Amino acid sequence: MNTASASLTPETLAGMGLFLGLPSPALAEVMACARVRHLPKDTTVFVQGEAAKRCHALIEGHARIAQSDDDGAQLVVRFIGPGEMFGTVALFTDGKYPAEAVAVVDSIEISWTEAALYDLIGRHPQIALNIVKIIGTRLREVQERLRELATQRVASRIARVLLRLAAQGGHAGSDGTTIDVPLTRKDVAEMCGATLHTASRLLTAWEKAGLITTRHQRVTIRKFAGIRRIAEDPSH
Amino acid sequence: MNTASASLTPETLAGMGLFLGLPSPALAEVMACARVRHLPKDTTVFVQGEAAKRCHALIEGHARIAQSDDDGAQLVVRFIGPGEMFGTVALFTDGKYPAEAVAVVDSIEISWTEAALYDLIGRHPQIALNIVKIIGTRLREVQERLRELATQRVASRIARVLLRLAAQGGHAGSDGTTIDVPLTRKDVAEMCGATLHTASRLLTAWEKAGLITTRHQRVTIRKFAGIRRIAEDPSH
DNA sequence: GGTTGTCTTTGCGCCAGCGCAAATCGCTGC
DNA sequence: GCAGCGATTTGCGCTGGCGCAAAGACAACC
Repeated sequence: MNTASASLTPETLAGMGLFLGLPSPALAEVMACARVRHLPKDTTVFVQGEAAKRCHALIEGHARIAQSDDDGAQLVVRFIGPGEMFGTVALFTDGKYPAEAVAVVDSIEISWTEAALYDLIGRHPQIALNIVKIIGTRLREVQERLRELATQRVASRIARVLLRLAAQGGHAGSDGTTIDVPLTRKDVAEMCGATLHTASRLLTAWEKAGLITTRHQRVTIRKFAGIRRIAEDPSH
Repeated sequence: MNTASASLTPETLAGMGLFLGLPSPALAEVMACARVRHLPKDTTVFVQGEAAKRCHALIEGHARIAQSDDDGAQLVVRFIGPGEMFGTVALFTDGKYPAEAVAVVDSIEISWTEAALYDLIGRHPQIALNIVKIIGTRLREVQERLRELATQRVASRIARVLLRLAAQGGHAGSDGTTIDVPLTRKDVAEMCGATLHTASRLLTAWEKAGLITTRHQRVTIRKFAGIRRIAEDPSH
């Protein structure tokens, strides 16, 4: 298919939430009808409102899922990391992507047509249960964020964004945990419903306080306890 | 079982999203392993954090699904109406209800044990697809609300709450559309992340302007166009 | 008919965070 | 090395909506 797919084996799929619990022959089947693509940085995978034709997942890299207003205001719904599916809910609802997906670093995507997915589910119903689990988990996360947004202050919300991203995709180093995804101040602001300016002010203050360091859109959490305290302190 | 169940037939289930597309014999099977209960007003069906043992749905009435903070701040996640399932996501994720469910009027609930649900899905995989569709739709709705909360003002958000509730469960009358669910000002506030006071002020103002009428927690929308304009006007 | 509890209205002061604006930093390409 | 561009920082004033407080309305119960 292309150079990337040469190194891919059905076992690559075994770790994906979408195909958990499937036996090897089934994974081979899944792989057989997949399309693998390289996504250079800043590639738009799909745009909001577009008709959904495929179920997507990332093999490598990161993608930003964001929803836009009529007025252009954006909200970052989530960042997708390796092994995570995206753009799938649309296939089961009204057929239109409710948000846009953009690769924020060079990435590798694997995808299936709607027909192939339904066919696979028909032969391996476990996939449907896996989808329920994945979507269910996301529903809970989004509801949690909704509550945070309604009841917490900006500082707490930003702190939680950092903790969430570190848990989802962060690697520990000697000086703390670095978040894998490159994060602009704008990204941070749009993840928690604040302005770029407020996010910048707070992150700068935290950097001066030694809680975090940021270099070239890479954020490292140096004092988890401090960030966690801000996340939980209702006065901030 | 009880007096309520006497009037229930498998066909009652045919209209529920959960069992869409199932043939009659399958519906009979579903009914055979269901438990039907009457829920007097203010009955708590489950509390947040409790271990989930059942998949629930409403035959009649309305239930409020709300999530609480550690600090007691609440957010109304949604109102469940007849035919809608609730408390099901927990079965597929970590097994704990992420929110509480309380009947806001006298209601009738039907429910299945986790084991029974899995058994039914095994024999009728369509149920799993139905669940994906239902949860997927809710995920989209919640994401939409998340964006509103992040980008829109209180007036717009309250207007949207009214429009959403009217669409979900409202009956048209000679003087406008009345929302079925009894709504306190507190409910309205907690649905859109505002304070009781702000919600009260705005609703009172709209009532004076003739856009709505409220009596005994029943809200009637008299001028849809006016409410819709507020919902969409970024300056409000 | 009075009492109690729940829901609602309304006034007033305050402040977190937005909006605007301008300067600076650090890449990237020429 | 310089020009250009995106990202970031930071100052300043304003305001939407919260927080507090108190009073009024209404239903239910005794």
